[in-house]
Amino acid sequence: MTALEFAPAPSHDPGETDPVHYGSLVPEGHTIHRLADDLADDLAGGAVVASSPQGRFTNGAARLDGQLLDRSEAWGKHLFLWWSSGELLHVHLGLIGKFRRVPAMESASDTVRLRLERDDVAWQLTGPQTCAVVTPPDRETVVAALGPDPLRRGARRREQFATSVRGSHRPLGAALLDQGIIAGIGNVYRSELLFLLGIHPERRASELSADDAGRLWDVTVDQLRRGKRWNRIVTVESADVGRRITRTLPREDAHYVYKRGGEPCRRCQEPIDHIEIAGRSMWFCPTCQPR
DNA sequence: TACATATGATCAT
DNA sequence: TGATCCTATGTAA
Repeated sequence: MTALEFAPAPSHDPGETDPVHYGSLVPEGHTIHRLADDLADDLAGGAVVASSPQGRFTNGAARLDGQLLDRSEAWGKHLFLWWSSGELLHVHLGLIGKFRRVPAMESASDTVRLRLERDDVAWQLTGPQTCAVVTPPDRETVVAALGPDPLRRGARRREQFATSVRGSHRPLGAALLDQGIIAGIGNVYRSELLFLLGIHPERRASELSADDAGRLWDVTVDQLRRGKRWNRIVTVESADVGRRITRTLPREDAHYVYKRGGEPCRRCQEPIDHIEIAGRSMWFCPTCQPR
């Protein structure tokens, strides 16, 4: 078993396990929320040994070394770890960052920016876009720039999202990637969500009815919760893939449209179409998502 | 060995 | 819009 395949913490993994996916995913919001829970489970309650095998975070690691982890929090794609010193660790994984759980026995490669160890478990951070020791006001600044996070509690988030997205004149495909409108959506979910809603990605966000915006929020909450629970993105329903959905569903069967250009729509058999929006690829069904 | 690619975001032009 | 940062993987040469 390699580091990549180290099994997830059982408390958040009630069903079947698919260890291969654990820690191997490029993150959207669901990954970060899952990570926040798993880190707290493993690291809270005792002194944490922090180091920077790569050497690019030596000073930061020294400030965390020996501290207790008070709590762990996700805000969109941002991760904040609160330490007993009152300082915070701010992590953003970006495109290629990974935070992997490995047995403490396992030594770190020289690409590991930060290693957090307690008892027999270590968490190793590689390739992050952001890894910094910050203060609560710094966190406030980051959070203030974010729209509502579908995985966080709070009154009026649904309405806040509806108002905010309907105030945008950009294509919906672009608005969904805007972390200031909704925090945590990435390139997979933006295609999948619009398929689930039957909305063409080029439709202007401002043309969305209040009801549709509310529905979009509800579906997003539902999907991200599922993503967090399974620690992977699976948007399809059993009826549309002709088999029971389990944690071990092959990746190519897990989505309706993402990266399925030219393949038949799982609902109407028409070929899935491809388009570039906000500089990145999107996929959609021209029949199920009329313009 | 080399290159392309990736579920992100920022900064320069 | 394009260049850039960071890492790991799969495919091509």
